[in-house]
Amino acid sequence: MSIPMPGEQVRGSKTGKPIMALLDLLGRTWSLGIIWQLHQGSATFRELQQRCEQISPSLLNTRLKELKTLHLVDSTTNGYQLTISGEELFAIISPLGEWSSQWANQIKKENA
Amino acid sequence: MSIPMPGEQVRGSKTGKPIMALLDLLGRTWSLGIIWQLHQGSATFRELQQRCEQISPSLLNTRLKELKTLHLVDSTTNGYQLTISGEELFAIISPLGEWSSQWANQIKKENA
DNA sequence: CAATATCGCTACTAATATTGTAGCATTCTT
DNA sequence: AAGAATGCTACAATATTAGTAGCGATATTG
Repeated sequence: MSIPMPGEQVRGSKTGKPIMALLDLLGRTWSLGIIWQLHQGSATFRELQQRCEQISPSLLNTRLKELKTLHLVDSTTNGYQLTISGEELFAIISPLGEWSSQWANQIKKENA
Repeated sequence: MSIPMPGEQVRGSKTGKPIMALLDLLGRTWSLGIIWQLHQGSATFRELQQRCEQISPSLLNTRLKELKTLHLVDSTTNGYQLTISGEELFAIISPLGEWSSQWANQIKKENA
């Protein structure tokens, strides 16, 4: 799958709008999960694999390449870590953690 | 693909944590896009298909079923629309719109 | 310094998800 | 009543993800 560069056509959208590239990226399996986990702290390849509950190395590597190309993650002597942009992105989505708990309760209630 | 119910195992995670269910859901093709588009206003099935740049009806229907089951979207006489929870979720992710523009500029700059 | 272990990652196949097209049944429009 | 539009299903083609094995390189141990 090609990397969703803002400015170019991406999966599901021909407009080139940055938001569409971002939604394409985040809509790929494990993209959000990797960002979520890396915010816990930098990690080597195999550590990250474990944090992501045994994601397959091939997919992990594919996603890391995408995230590196898009400057959200980089690879240092300490392993992989979020870039400044990556942290900004995390900061935006971070309220999802708490929100998802309330949402879960509501679903339980409404289905009861 | 089974619907990622908070509290149950989901794709990529066995913990049952609500955030993992949410990340699974949002990590499916077009989930985020549908939420994004529906925030522009309610839409009939075919309208929504057009807003999502010709997403296939089979996938649109699959996603809508998931989103309805999880109480993020519902279907009214005016067509599909975000529920209160759906709007809350949109409110959290909505800063991604503006952020993605800056991000796009930065990528352009760093690759120049 | 040789043996062993760990690491980052690639290769490959099987399983699963998405796309794309056709079209059916039902409801609107005229 | 005939035609058009709508919501949606069916199904085959294609693309993505999961899962496993393991290679070459570096680090660790004896």
